Amino acid sequence: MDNINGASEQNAEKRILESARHIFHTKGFNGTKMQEIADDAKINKAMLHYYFRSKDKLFESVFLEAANEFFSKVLKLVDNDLPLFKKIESFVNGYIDIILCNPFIPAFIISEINQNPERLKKFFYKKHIRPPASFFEQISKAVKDKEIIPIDPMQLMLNIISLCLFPIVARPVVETIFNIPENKYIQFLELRKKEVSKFIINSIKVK
Amino acid sequence: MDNINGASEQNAEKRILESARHIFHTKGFNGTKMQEIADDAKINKAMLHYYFRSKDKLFESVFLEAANEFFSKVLKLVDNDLPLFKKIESFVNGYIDIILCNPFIPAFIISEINQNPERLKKFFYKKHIRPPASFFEQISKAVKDKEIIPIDPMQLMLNIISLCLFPIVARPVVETIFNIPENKYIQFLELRKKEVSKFIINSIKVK
DNA sequence: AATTTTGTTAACTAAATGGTTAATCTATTT
DNA sequence: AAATAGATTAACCATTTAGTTAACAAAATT
Repeated sequence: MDNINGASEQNAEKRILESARHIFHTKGFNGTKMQEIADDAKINKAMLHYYFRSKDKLFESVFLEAANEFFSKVLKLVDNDLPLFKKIESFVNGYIDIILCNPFIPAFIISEINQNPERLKKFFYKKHIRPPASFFEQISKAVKDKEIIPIDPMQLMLNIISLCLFPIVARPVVETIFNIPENKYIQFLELRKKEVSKFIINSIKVK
Repeated sequence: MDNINGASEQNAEKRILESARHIFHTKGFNGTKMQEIADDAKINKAMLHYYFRSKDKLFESVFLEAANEFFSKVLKLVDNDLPLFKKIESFVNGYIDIILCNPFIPAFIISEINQNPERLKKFFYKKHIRPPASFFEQISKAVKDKEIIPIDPMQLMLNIISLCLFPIVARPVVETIFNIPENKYIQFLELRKKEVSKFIINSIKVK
């Protein structure tokens, strides 16, 4: 992985993408300067334009890659034959893990999307990303079988995602308000995995 | 065309603040240009500096005002003597209403905070904003009285906020993924108020 | 080995942008 | 009415920034 020169032995295009990803994700489109990417990738600024033509195009590449990777990983989480409660547990665990591996992606997607909603619509249209039908059916079936109380699968899905994602997207706010030191936050989220599964299952289970 | 507030007869300072608020909230710090604020407020760009000295200072004013207003409104929501379940219901309703009145504020706070966490910490420190102790005590008491199952008040609070806030912060994503047309979204959130209260109370109530 | 294609650089350009200045206009004070 | 202080403007300045150019180097192709 990390050789003596860090990333500098890889080819220029990959180095650019890596640097661009890191900087765009943390600083957003407008906060990112082409020169900064070039410096980070240890190449001349002209190379950015040689490989990606413009800042917009480079951003598009980074954004699409991030969104693509993120959504495909998430969709895989519900693509299994576990019973509903087990599936919810494994989804919550897997989802929080994914975000912890890419902690900037959700906030990045949300900020950029609020400033340019069309980009997302284009992306979803291209990739035909839709809510996972099989999971929705599984929920509907559980309702019919009176395993869980009546609930709209969309609302349930949204509840699950909200509970997992928000504490990471709003991390600095939560850290400050609840006075959690930065180095304890991962630990806190690990604890939260169990809490969230419990909270959800408790709410929908028929007793 | 008049500025966004159609308030071109107000004094310059107020017009500037209004325009600045609107533009900063939608485009973020780096996406906002001083000239754009000046145009929107229908004054010369030099006036911005006459009244607020610098872009940073102007942003600080706007940001502090937004954060201040938002958090003080939210804290008022739990400052009453309702019994726990009623309080949760009224909090969820009130919280979603507040956000609907200022739909850009949460995403604005989150984006800017992720790019400059120190600003928030300074703000909370100055204003001594802390989690509402009385509400926390009420939750602890309900646990002790076996009115609700054992739960950490912080986790419960975070659950409530996540469920309310996320669908608004991530609105464009949710709209697109669940295919909700823009003009139906408010309606969807109104419906969600009841769903969220039910979901929370269902989860913690001892039956 | 000669030529062409691809990769890389330094120096440059044009536009944008935050901020300043000095002059002017307006309302208030004397 | 004259003087003063506050509000407003156009023109300007310095810096930053995305993007270009033309020359050069390294591979690849002939």
